[in-house]
Amino acid sequence: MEKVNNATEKEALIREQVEKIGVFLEQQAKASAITPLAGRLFAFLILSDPPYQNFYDITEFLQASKSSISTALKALEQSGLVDYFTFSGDRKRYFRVNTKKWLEVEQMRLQQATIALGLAQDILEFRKDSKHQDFNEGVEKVVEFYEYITLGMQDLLEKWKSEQKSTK
Amino acid sequence: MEKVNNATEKEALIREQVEKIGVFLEQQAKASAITPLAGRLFAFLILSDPPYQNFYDITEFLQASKSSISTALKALEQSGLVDYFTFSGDRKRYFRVNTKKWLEVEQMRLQQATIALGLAQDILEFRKDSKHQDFNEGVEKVVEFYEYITLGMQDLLEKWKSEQKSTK
DNA sequence: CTTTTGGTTTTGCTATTAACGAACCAAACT
DNA sequence: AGTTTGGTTCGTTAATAGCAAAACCAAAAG
Repeated sequence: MEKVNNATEKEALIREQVEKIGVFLEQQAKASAITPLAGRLFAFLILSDPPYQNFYDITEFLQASKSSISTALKALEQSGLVDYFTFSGDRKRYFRVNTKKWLEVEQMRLQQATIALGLAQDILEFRKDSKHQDFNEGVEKVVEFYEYITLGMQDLLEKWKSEQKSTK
Repeated sequence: MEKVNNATEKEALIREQVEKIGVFLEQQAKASAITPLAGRLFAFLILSDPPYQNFYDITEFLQASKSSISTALKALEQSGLVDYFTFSGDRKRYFRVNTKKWLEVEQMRLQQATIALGLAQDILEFRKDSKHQDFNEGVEKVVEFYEYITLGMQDLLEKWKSEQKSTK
């Protein structure tokens, strides 16, 4: 009776963790949620000369509908990767890649490892009473690796930032 | 006439680059191609005690069909994250997370930045004759960032590896 | 005030994907 | 040989994603 309660309790705990880790892996896969068209749009803007293009030029180059371009632009604008400006006396918007935000977005992505570290630590904690310590050692190596990487990465990012400030 | 040829030639070049970068961003989004079920399967195996489970137990816990589990297992096996073994005198396979491969896969993922660096360098090279040097400077910052990070990362990885050897 | 321009929003279609059920198969047991 | 066990493979189906057509809208131009 006691045993059964413990077992179902344990299972509920596992289900909770499974959900959490499962969602993380699922998200990780989709990550930036960039569609094929948005990808090509970004590529077009980053390569084009001048590095800003209006709505019509974009539809022409990518041979896509207005609605699709509008949607793709909206997505890229929301992520900050793309913004626009206008010339006075010209109603058209000119869209361009915001290279500063691009940099920020990339920096953010590198922080992803921190989340993975947290999960790995949770896993190890979860397994601590298991008698399969050989397996746990494997998990521990992963935790150590993430620790090493996140710390090193944090360090790299800070150094780079301060380097930028001093040479500005 | 000359001008027209140059223009169309340039456009073809852009199309080529757009395709390349577009595909990269698209891939990056999908990355590991892990399905929701595969994610939960991995999570279950990494949390379960003992850290190996047979086919039936997996279907029971995840409440999924045999075919779905079989497919998810195949995907995880192909990536190397999961493998199996048998006990002699027991026909069932016991599936488990291969923590060593997990580590390797994570290390590989960190190398992704190298590809991005290559692309960013190509972009800068592609833009070198543009008169919009202010924009190009923004791209250059991104290139420098990737350079800094890939080098630092390479360094981190090597240090970690040699550290592992010495403490083994 | 009506028309045009430069987009956006809504709605619907199509292709892809995730998961399933059923049939199937090889190995082991009877 | 026939049956059971432990899966795999092959269509199908349901959900989702990506794109487009059409209707819409605000601001500027006529």
